[in-house]
Amino acid sequence: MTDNELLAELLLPDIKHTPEYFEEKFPPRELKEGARVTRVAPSPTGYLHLGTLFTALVNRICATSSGGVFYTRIEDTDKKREIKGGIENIIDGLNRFGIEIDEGFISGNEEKGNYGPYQQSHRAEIYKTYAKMLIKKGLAYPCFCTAEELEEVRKEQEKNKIRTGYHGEYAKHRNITYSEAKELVEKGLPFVIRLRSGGNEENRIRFEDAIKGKIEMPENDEDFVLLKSDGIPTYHFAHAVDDHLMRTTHVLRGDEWISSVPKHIELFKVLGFKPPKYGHISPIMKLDNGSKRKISKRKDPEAAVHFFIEEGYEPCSVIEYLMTIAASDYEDFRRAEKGADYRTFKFNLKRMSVSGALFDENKLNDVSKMMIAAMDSSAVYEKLTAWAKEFDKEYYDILTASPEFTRKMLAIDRDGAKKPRKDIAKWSEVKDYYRYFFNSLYTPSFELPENIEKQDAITFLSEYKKVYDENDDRQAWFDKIKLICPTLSFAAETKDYKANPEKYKGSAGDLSTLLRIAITSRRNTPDLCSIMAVLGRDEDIKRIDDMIKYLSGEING
RNA sequence: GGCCCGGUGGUCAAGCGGUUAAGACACCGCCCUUUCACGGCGGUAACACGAGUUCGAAUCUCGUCCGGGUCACCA
Repeated sequence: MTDNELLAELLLPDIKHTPEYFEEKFPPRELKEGARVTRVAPSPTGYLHLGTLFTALVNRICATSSGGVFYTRIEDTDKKREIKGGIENIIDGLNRFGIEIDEGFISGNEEKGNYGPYQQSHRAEIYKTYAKMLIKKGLAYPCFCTAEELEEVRKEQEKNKIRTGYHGEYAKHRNITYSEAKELVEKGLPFVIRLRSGGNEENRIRFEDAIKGKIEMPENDEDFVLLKSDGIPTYHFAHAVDDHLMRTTHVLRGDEWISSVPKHIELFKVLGFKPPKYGHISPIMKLDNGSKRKISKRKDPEAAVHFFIEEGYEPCSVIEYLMTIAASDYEDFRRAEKGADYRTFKFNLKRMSVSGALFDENKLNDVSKMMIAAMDSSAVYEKLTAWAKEFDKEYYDILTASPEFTRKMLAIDRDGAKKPRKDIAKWSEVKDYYRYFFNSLYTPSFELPENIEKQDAITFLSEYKKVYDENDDRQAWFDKIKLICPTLSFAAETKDYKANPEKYKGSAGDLSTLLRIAITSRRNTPDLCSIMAVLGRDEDIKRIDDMIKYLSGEING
């Protein structure tokens, strides 16, 4: 045995397999030409982050539009940061947003597919097998430095303005001999396995990023860690081994990884793997004190995708919005194919933004209103009540106390409307928006339009009350308002008013506003005639009376 | 600080050497209208700056400035 072989046995004595074993166990996938294999590889350190959802979506659509495979892999190599239920949080989140998972973790405790396990903590043997191979070949070695030692070296380097890191002459153990290592191991000293880098900082490496285009960087020359002292791989090593063995074709990940590409390229080379195509996704940003920054878990509630659920955004709205950020030609697709499933969109990585987009709530709202406007009242009823059940129990009880009433309310300007209202962006705003439908939520607050005097208002309301008929259709309903106009010097026809504004106090529109205020305390609502029909005669009359009383009281009191 | 990447209206974003510099959101106005909406039409508003190259630059080159990312036994 050579010294390297002895070293490998010394360091990883329990590893019996060779890389060939795994190569055979996980053969190349049989997919049609051009099919892409992508993945999202979250670490279970918390809730599902907006950025993770975005990355998953991009990987998903990229696989879908090429007829490929999208899988999930759990990167739980940092047990310190791991949280209980972390896997569920993320996978359930993806499921909730309709991201279909072909392979890997499909729920918190279920995985499927032939390339598993899909959880790094369960792949220790695989990583060690490859690490052992590297050691045998002299491409990796043990390092016994303590955190303190490394810290000292780093300080020294900083002081001398030398590039920090474990490289060149600073790679203390790079030339360790078998006997030296044996002695330290036998003393029980913990060690990590480092790559013996063959790179040179003076050399440049070039690669074509599928999103960002040509990139050039100095070659890696750092003897970075492959296996941590607990035997668990670092991200870099796990990435190379896993993405090769799982036969990933495209690694689309956050662009914070771009600076590690030289490391990854070197790893694939020494391991004898064909590197995947890389695509680095720009982060979603947020405006903070006038400057852009990556949306952050700690500071921004909207970083957690759960925030959107709580707010009552439909998952499909969030996805739709994310798609507009993901592909600059997505909105063209949407205009051309109004009702089409976003999955049929022909996604092209080249159409992704190279710099990070600011999260735009206005745009999300707009997209969301469009999605909800496309639903019929029963869909809206289902989704609204499901949301309320989870996040606003009081409202849920109100909504479901009389489902028929609620459905009628939601059907206004929606069912059968050629152009449904685009007024609801998220479920949490419905309660206030439709407050006047429920007496338990509604407190009238009357405010007269500027151009209507109190006495006129009282006269109008009183007159209207006399002629109001709950069975009137829209035409008849409005005619009655118009009929009262002349007696108050209001124009029945908008055209007349516009032609001679000085002749009138206002138009039928203004009196309609007054009626609207009497009924709803708002100046804009869906079709008033329908609202009054849903509320019913008794309630309508009562509300009109209330306003009359209120106005009289003001005059007399 | 080193290394990467990027700067087109308030936001997203087309553009690839010759354009009146698209479009979407937001904002404003008008029109339509039987109220409120929807919709239609229109408007305000941009090539970070400075040098080059060129007949011609938002597009190519260099520099400056600004922004972002990254420099762990974290991912």
